[in-house]
Amino acid sequence: MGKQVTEMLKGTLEGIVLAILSGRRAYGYEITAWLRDQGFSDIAEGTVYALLVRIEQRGLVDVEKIPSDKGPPRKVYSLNPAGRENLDEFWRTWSFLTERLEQLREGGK
Amino acid sequence: MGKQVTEMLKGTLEGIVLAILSGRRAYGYEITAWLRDQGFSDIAEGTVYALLVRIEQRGLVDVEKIPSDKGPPRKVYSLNPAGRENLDEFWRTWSFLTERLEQLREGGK
DNA sequence: CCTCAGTATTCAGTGATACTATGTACTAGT
DNA sequence: ACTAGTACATAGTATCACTGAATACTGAGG
Repeated sequence: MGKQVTEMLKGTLEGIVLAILSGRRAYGYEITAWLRDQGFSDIAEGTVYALLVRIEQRGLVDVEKIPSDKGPPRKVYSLNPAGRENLDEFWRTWSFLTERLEQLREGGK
Repeated sequence: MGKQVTEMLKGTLEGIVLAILSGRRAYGYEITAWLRDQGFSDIAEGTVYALLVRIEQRGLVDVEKIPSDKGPPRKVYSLNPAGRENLDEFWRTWSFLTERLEQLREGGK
């Protein structure tokens, strides 16, 4: 990807991960793979793990350690009520931004 | 606003300013005022000026110093071809992000 | 004349976030 | 034993927006 995406992801990636977790529980490796699949071609694994640690410490997710038949145990994350509220707030902020930018895009033509 | 917007603005604010400048030339104070008008309630002045210095150094804008009848001279910025190309690239990146997020929003309901 | 409000720019220091690069650990297949 | 794939963790770096303050110019009111 480019440096531009990198900067634009700041603040957004957290929302993306929360949104993923709102649909189903998931673990880090899985989330990283999914993101790559979606075209976020070079999101570093470290980035996702660091982010997961952050949102866990802020109490937005519940964690369960589940043994895997392939490699070390997985840390499975699921969104809790606090996380759900945070996600709602994220969507509100996102909507605000998109509206402003859509206006700008129209006007700039 | 909140900390959430602050982080989400990273990488986006630059595009916003470029988009503004694609419509008309403008100077820092004016841009800040416009942003506040649009609901970016507490964007710090320092932020905009720092951003303008950055995009000037990267050669995306042309600058002209114009005396003001009210206060010190204004630095009026206008988008040059390199800036216009950068703006196009910004819109492409932005579209990519919005598409992914729109999908997630649908799926998460 | 002097101070204050409004206009306009600049800069040093801080905090949050994503990236790079590397290391650890577990399992299965050769 | 070695390798590849799975899975997690972390130290160090860069970028970007914010805070807070300083500087500079003009016109109005006391």
